[in-house]
Amino acid sequence: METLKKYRAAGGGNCAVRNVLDRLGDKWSMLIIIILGHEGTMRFNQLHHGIGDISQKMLTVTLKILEADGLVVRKVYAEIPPKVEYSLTERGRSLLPHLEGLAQWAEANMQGIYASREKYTAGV
Amino acid sequence: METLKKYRAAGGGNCAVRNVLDRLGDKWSMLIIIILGHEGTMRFNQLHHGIGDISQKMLTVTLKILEADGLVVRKVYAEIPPKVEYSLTERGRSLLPHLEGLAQWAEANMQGIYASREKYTAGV
DNA sequence: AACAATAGTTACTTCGCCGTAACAATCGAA
DNA sequence: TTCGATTGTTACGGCGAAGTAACTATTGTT
Repeated sequence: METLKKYRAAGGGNCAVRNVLDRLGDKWSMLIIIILGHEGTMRFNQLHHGIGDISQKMLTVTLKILEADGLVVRKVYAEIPPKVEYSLTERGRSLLPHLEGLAQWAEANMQGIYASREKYTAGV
Repeated sequence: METLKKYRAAGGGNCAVRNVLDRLGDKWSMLIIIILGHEGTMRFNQLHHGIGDISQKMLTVTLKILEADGLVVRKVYAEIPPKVEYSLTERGRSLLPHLEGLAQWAEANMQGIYASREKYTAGV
């Protein structure tokens, strides 16, 4: 009961770990962190057009959250037209290997998972 | 542009990796996998009462999804009252270290993240 | 004078995750 | 015969995440 105890001691639903992980569970955070981790520094429209299927609104919202959590730095250049560059902070870079580990696991296992899903729905 | 190319080549929003990871991003999957990973085998009510703040419905739904993805095995005993045991599959166990890595990262960084959030909201 | 480029913001709407509460099935026990 | 134990299922509804489209701001360009 070690894990359960820890979880309940941490306040169950108010568990701080979950509070942190919940943010990463949204639709775009992980992808943006991984991309920024690989590309280094990117401008807003570079991310926007690069990802392609993210809306302008969700990109700003997600970047704002990542910035608030100290995972991404936003560097504004006082130019017209505007120029803003995004990159990972040290904290963001420390998260990167974990997300890549997850992504690699998903890539390695998605075949089997798809097979399981089909088998499961077929059996029901 | 390596990551972006891969992402777009994989179909952007239909990216298989994301399809797999989206499931883990829900409210309960990660927690259940981690708990099952530590406890080994648990019955339905053991999980239910243990977690405490999960509804009966969400526990069944989440377990069903994890079972469909081949991450959890469900073992039914032909008894009255019913007895069902849940445990991780080999695939589920292979995911465990990645989730624990994430959880440990979150635990190690939540202080700093909270500080960043406060600083950020104060600055706006 | 209108337009292009960049980086957003805002209002409106839709979608689906999740919670709540009641119900289902089955047998033994009081 | 009603209750309790265990593992669910179902109907209903709220709320927040996310999409769409229009609008803003600023300056140089045509």
